[in-house]
Amino acid sequence: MGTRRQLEGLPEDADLRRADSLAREIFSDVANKWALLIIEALGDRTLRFSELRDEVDGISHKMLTQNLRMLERNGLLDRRIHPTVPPKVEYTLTGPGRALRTTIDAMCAWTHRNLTHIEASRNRFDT
Amino acid sequence: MGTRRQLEGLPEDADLRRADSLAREIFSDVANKWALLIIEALGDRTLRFSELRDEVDGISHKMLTQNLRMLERNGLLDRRIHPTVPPKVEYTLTGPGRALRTTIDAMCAWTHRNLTHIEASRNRFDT
DNA sequence: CCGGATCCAATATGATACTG
DNA sequence: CAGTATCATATTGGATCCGG
Repeated sequence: MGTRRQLEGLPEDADLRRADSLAREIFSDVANKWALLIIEALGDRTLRFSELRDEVDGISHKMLTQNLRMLERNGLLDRRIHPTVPPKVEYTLTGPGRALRTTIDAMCAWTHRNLTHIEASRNRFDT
Repeated sequence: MGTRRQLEGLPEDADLRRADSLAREIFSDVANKWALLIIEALGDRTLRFSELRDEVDGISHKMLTQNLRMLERNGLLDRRIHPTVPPKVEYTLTGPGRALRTTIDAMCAWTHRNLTHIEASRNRFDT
């Protein structure tokens, strides 16, 4: 493991640092309320922009487009434009997107399993 | 399932709505970069405030306290104050906190598994 | 219908100074 | 050392208008 590293300088360290900062960047993109809710809402369906806006409760036009662009850029969803009039744009999770969704599912399940514990803790704390 | 509901009015619906809005609230608290990174950094260790600040790369004093308070309020971590001088405060994940951590672990693993796919997708998109 | 651009308000965040 | 308070700044988010 350390051999090549010693011969060639510090390329492995540099690679690791680059990978880490990239991982952190991706994490910062993905680990936000709207992105996670969008992925969860999409599931394994194919939805139009307006359908997504209806599904994700409380999201604004702007946040939806912004996050959809970001998720598309990161390859988590496909954006398919139908050249009709009026235009029709459909979104579908990609393989990696669906994989991430299963972890979000786990998070949602966790939330529901712990609703009462959390509510109780909040009441205790707020006094 | 619908019987009691019809007899008593709509209590189950009301309960469900309340549970949903609570779930959403909790999700909004937890699904943010700093909260997730703090939980992940803590793992099953017990760390002091200053140790956590060192572990969570780039977090500010303020964001750390703010998120620690929030996580404590939601019962995801314990805050133990040692009445010494200088003061010493230690943080540990609770049961629910540790359970949530396993889902965050999955998310981190996903990130690393998909680094190259995502980087490639980004490069494609940015042209 | 989709989504970009703009303007404006609200909020998040960082730096700093101060207290027990 | 841990935490609060304050202020300045940056970022987010919402409303709205316009163009393809």
